[in-house]
Amino acid sequence: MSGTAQRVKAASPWSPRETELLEVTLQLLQEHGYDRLTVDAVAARARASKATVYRRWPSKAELVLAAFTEGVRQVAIHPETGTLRGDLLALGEACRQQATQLAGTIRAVLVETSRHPALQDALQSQFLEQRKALIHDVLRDAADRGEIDPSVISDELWDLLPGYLIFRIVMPARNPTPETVRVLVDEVVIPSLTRNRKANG
Amino acid sequence: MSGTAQRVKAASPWSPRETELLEVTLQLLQEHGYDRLTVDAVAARARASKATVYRRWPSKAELVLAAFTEGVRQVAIHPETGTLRGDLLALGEACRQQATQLAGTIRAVLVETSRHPALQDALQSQFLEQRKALIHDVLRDAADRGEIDPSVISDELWDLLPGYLIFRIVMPARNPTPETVRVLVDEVVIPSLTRNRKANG
Amino acid sequence: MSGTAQRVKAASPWSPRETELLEVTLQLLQEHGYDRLTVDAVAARARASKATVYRRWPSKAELVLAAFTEGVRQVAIHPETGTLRGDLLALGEACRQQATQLAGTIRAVLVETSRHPALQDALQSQFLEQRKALIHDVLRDAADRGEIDPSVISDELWDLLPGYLIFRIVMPARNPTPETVRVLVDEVVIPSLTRNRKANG
Amino acid sequence: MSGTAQRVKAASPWSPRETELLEVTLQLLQEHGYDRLTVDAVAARARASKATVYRRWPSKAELVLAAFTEGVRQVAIHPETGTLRGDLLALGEACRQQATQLAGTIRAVLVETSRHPALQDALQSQFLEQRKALIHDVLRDAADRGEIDPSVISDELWDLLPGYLIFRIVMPARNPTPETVRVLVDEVVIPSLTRNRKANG
DNA sequence: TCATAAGCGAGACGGTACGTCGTGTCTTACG
DNA sequence: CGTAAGACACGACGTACCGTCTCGCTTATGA
Repeated sequence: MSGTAQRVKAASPWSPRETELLEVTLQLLQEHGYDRLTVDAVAARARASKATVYRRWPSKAELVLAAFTEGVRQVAIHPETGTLRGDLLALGEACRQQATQLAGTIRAVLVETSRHPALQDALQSQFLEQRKALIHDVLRDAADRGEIDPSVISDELWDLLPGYLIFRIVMPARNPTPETVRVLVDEVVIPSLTRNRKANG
Repeated sequence: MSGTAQRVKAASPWSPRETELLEVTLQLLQEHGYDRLTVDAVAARARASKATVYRRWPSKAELVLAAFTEGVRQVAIHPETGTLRGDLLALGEACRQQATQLAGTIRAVLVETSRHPALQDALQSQFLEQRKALIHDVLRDAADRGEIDPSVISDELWDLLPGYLIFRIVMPARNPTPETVRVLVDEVVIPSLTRNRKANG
Repeated sequence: MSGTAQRVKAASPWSPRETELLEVTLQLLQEHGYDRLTVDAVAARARASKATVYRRWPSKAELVLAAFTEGVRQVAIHPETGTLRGDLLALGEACRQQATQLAGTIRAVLVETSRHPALQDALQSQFLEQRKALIHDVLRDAADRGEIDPSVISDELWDLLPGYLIFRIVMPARNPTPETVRVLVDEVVIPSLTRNRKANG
Repeated sequence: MSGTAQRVKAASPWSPRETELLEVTLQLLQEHGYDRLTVDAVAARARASKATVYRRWPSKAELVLAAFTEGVRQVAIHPETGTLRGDLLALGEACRQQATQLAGTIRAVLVETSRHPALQDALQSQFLEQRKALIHDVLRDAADRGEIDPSVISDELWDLLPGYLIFRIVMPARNPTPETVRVLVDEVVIPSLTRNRKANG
């Protein structure tokens, strides 16, 4: 069955050494933010050489993106609570927590992607696609249970829930709370997904 | 009357020379993005000296924020189409167009605000509050017309429309189209705002 | 009169700040040798920035050459002892001492000149020409005194005395002594300069 | 008989593979000079691995010195023209040609020897001693023929001829010509070697 | 009419990070 | 076992940018 609780997580494309470098990068990123992070510091803390870093990732930007992607890769799990509302709340809350923690990194990655188109593809394929698959899984399960009409599952707005939350996190002084997630699910996402049923009902 | 089409635009706090510097900054920002923008380049293109720039704005970050604020100052207009849907579409499309043009700048400002809390306040008061007031105007008009229940106007999700659009613009390779705005209004925002009426109706 | 004891020293082409940088460079050069010398160290000891150094001299090589040239500039003095032999001994001994001290620097400069033709010109005009003028002065005085025939003053071998001494210094384990200078003057240079007179005498 | 034209060349201490590496080194040395020469490039052009190079010569410096020594090993021949002047001209011209070709290498070796005393001994024994023996041979033959007084053969200035020529080659923009060699022999070396005879004659 | 000051252009400066490159050591896999 | 291939730590190179500073020149008034 498609909805079985399963890790969507792909095998890590990185060697142990590379994973170590990315972990150090993520650490320093959280500690100091993007531009206080120096490649020298990454190399030093990992007891590596700058050349070793630059051999893998041709710029600080790509290093940070890789670290970010690796950092979020392992949490793309299908919640499987049994109801659409439960799944959406779980998903939203997970997204909120994760993104809150990575706020600085997300901002940094966004800036960098605007410069290097290569990073856009990386972000697209390594991050967004994972999320999209996950949400589609949740919606398909809900359709299987008859909670929603399958026709409301579109490619246009699938990322409304995580997208708006990320906006809120990235926008200073608008940090979302668990209550924000609840309101968003109950008053926006579900009304939108069930708009046809209610008209019919 | 509160709904009259009026420019919310405040008088520019900048002298002509300062405005010129900000325009140059905005230009270069669009051309090269935040980190490729150098204060030297701004000074050079404006035939000014770096000291002249730094006398006004104590850091590159504040310069960019000022340029951004100046760049968006003039477009906060109440659409006044006569229907909620029309107003929302107009607002959304305006936001979409403006933000698309300023994508790089927005990314830059987001990063900078995360570092300098002072910039958060500036962004908050000079940008967000304007938008919030505008949307509340639109919603109040709709309530006055009886299109929606005033109780759905909350402080939690007022920025859903611009927020998600900005997310889409800032996230590479997910640029929204006019159709995106339409779907967002028709299938998300309006269903959310009218969720009670339908249940009642 | 042409033979008056006078400083051949030209005015330094360097500003005080530049002179300071060159002095630091020369110090570190003597302390650590050419390739243990780092531009960072020069900048640090001079409390300057690397950019400040590189603004003047586009590479480490040119910096070192400039320091070397400056280091030897101030010692090009006409000895004026009254006899050809005395002048030559004084000149030779001065050259020997100075070059011994700068041995490492000389070797370094020689290597670098082979790479950058621009350095060749610099070495030529700023160093060799000074020496040539000095030796010609000494020989002309000797001719004036009737010690030698003016016709032996040629452009081909004017640098025999300093040249061979520099060879000896630069060639490891062949460091010249004061006795070397004496023998060189008495048994080579003077016999060569007076070869015609003796044939006549 | 001591004066027979004979190759002083010792059997090469290197295996064919090693000789090949040294030849590549010498090539690259002539092409790019000492610092532009990289051990990686030597290994690459010889289709060898860096480890293979470093197993033989523990540093770039020793590699270059070995290549240099190998490069000059084969030319230490006693000219045997029958006259002192002829021998000196032949010797000087051979030295001039060889050293001109190896100019960059000579500069490189000089720098390196100043750092590693071990290289000094190598240069001393493998290069200078050969030359010294050769010149002493020439002078002894001349003494045997009665051209010079044996007492002028000293250990102090035996290398005047090659030494000054090397100085001229190494000093940029002072490249010696065949005429330089002639003048040096006729106006300096021979007058010096025959200074006593003329005084007596 | 001239002088004294404030603003400006030009750009040097200290500091710091970037990304590159070369050396000499080391490991892995092949023959 | 020696070798080719090449990753690795270390560390210097030369570049770029930020934010501060000093220099003259201009302009705009006050004696």
